[in-house]
Parts: sequence; C-alpha cells; structure tokens
Amino acid sequence: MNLPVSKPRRGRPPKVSRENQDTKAELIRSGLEQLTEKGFASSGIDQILKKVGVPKGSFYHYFSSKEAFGQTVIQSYARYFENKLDTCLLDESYPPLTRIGNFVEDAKIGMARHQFKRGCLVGNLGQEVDLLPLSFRQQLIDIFLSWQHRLANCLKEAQSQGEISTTADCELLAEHFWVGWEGAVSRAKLVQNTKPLENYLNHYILGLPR
Amino acid sequence: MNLPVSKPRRGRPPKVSRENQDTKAELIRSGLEQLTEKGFASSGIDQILKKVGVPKGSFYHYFSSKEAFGQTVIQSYARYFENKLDTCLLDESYPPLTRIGNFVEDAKIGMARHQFKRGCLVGNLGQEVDLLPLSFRQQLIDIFLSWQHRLANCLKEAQSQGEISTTADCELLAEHFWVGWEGAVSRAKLVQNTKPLENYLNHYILGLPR
DNA sequence: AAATATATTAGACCACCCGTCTATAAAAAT
DNA sequence: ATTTTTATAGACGGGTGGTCTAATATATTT
Repeated sequence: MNLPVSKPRRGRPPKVSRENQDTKAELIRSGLEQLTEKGFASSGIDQILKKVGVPKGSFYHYFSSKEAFGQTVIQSYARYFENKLDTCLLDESYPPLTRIGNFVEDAKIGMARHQFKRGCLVGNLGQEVDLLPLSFRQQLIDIFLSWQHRLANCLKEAQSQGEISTTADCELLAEHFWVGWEGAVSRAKLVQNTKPLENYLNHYILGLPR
Repeated sequence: MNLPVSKPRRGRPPKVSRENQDTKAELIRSGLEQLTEKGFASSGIDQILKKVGVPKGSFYHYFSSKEAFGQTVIQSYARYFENKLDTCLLDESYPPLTRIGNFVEDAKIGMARHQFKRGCLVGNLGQEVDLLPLSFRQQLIDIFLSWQHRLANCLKEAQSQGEISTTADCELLAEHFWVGWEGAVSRAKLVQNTKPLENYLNHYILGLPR
C-alpha cells in the first residue's frame, strides 16, 4: 500500500509554496475544527496534520508540545469569539437586549451549518478539564470571565436605556447567561436542532428583572 | 519486573470467591466512576478492570463490547438518578419548590465529595455524543426526557398548591431546568466549587412565573 | 469416577497515538 | 560558493486501546 502517487516534496519549500503560505496558521485552523468536534484528549495530532497535508515532522517545529498547541488554539478561538461578541453586543443600531438575540441567532446559524457537531470549544474543553493539562483550567475560566464582562456591559446599557431594572446585578446576570448557555449548546448538539437555543434565549430574556 | 507476588489463579473460581461475588456488578460500578470522570472515549477498559482487580480477559465474558458495556453503565446511572429524583421530588413533607432545592443541595454535597471531578454522567456523555456509538444518542435523550417529566410533575404540584402560576407550561419549564442544570454542573466542575449550582437554583426559582 | 459442559482467565494481537529523532533539502546569509 | 538557517519527510519507540483465542478450573451430568 501507500503508493507514491506524487513524488513527495522534501526540504524547505519556497516561502510562498503551499496554497496557503502560513503553515502555522493552517495548523491552528485545523486544530480548532478538530478540538471543537472531538475535544482535546481524543484529538490526534496526526489527524490534524492530515487535514492540511502537513507532515508530522513539521508540527514540532511550530509547537513545542500538544499542550502548547492546545493553548494556542484556545487563544485563537477566544479571540474569534470575543470579536463576534463585540460585533453583536456593541452594535448600537439595535437596543441592547435585541443584540443578545442577534448573537443567539448567529450561533444558531453557525451550529446548523456544522450539523450540530461543533458547539463551543470553551464549553467542550471545560467539560473535560480534568483530562487536560493543568494550565488549561485557568485559561478557560478567564475566557468565561471575559465573555461575562462583555455581556454585563451590554446589560448595563440595557439598564441605562430602561430595558431592565436599574437594581439588577448585571455581572451575576451575565454569569448566569453563560452558565446556562453552555447547557443549551450541549443540548442542541445532542438533539441536533436549534430549539434549545431558542428556548434558552426566550427564557433568559423573560427572566430578566424589569 | 512484574514479579509474581502471588501465584495467579486461573480457570473458574468457586462461585463465592472474590470478596465481592458479583464481578459484573463490580465492573459496572467501576465503569460508572470511570465514565463519569473521564467520559467514554477516554476511558480505558484496562483501568476499569484494574480498579476492581478483574483481569482483562474477563471483560468480554461479561460484556460483548465496550459499547454494550457503556449502555449498561448508562442505564445503571439512569436508574440511580431517577431514584434520587423520586426521593427528592415526591417527598410530600416539603412544598414542591423546596423539594427542588433539596435535590440541588444533595447534588452540591455529592459534587464536593468527589472533589468536583465527576459531574453528571448523562451531561458528560451528551457533550461527547459525536464520538460515541450511535446507539447512545437516543438513550441519552430519553433519559433527559424522563428527568424532565419527573420535574414537570413536581412543578404541577407547585401549581396546584399555588406556588407558581397556573398558566405556566410545566414541561417547558422543566426542560429549561435540565438544560441549564447541565451548564451549571459543568461550570462547577471547572471552577471546583458549588457556587454555580447555588446561583443556578436561585435564578431558576426566582424566574418561575408566579 | 469419568466425561462433558460451563465459567473464567491469561495473554497474544494489531492498530493507533504521542513525542522524538535523523536525514534531507530549499532559502537566505556570508 | 560556501555556510547557516528554516522547514519537511517519515521512521522509531514506548505505551495503550479494544478484541479474540486458547487454556484451565470448577460444576454438572453420566
């Protein structure tokens, strides 16, 4: 087996060689998919490499270990997600509570596009945190906190615009949102439809103190 | 290495031989611990066997495959949990909403006792359902439904006792409880304390329609 | 008591995985 | 042109995973 269909290239390629010149970024992107679908422990490095056609030898040139790779992937996801949050939650063309709905709508589309196989990387890794390198736990906690603050700010805007009660504890409400949100995403993955996300949003908005 | 400290027994042992005579039940118990802590994909059969001192060869005598074993473990957990729910939610010495609080209190104690390493088997497996044998998905969905019905009944009692509004959709409220609950358990595992569970209960009870 | 059936075990087997290593080669620097 | 740096190719080793076959000790039957 293993017929050499194409003479394998060896050695350093020209700087602009593979269709995508940035091998490291490609690995992170592929790892993001893989980790989001399979988690960290069950994700093989070989598989991640195969998807982008990068040989194993390269991996340990770019990353010192699987752990370091995982941290990088998580950071990459965190940045991506924070961007998405900012896009939705700071969009002043909608009232604050509507922005939360927009975020959920966006998430619904995203989950459906991937056939409910991905969910949330941070939530997934949080579930298996006891199997992960120790450094991951605080990293994940911090990411949740950053999401919480962003949402809390949006809720505070809702307060100042009179959408919710001025006595509400926005940080606590925001924390509650993300705690429940991970449950809703997990359930959506299980039943393979967006109902849990819709229901969750409705219930959350209705439950806010007026 | 591997000194033969004790002559290894072979062949069929007397019917009442090991300290615990029911090897199969022991395997299920050990598997329950293992699967709850590590999930299914990352749980090795070897480890499960080692914990109860059963040799590897025996495993496939008692179970036809890892998948069949997993199904048995899940069923065992479901029975255990349904018992716990009935104990709490049918206890007429407390008003219905208080019973829910009792369940949460029980869960808090349980999670702390295991250093927040276990969480909920059904929730954990739900997260990794895409890595699991196909048969698991419906099994998990059905278990959530059974929990939902039990809680819905409790909420209906709360209705008839005037604790919550008679117009409430108890099934929907119950579904919402379990969706969010899994998020709260997951977060409690991550931060390694019971705050998320307490907060979740508070928020849920306060959010019920009066 | 001998033969058969059954329950249980030992350990081989193969596939896979992570991390490392050496050899190789293109590009850049001298 | 020679050397140095950057990147790739792919084998290797130790370990683990699920599964299966052969072996063996007890129970049951004859």
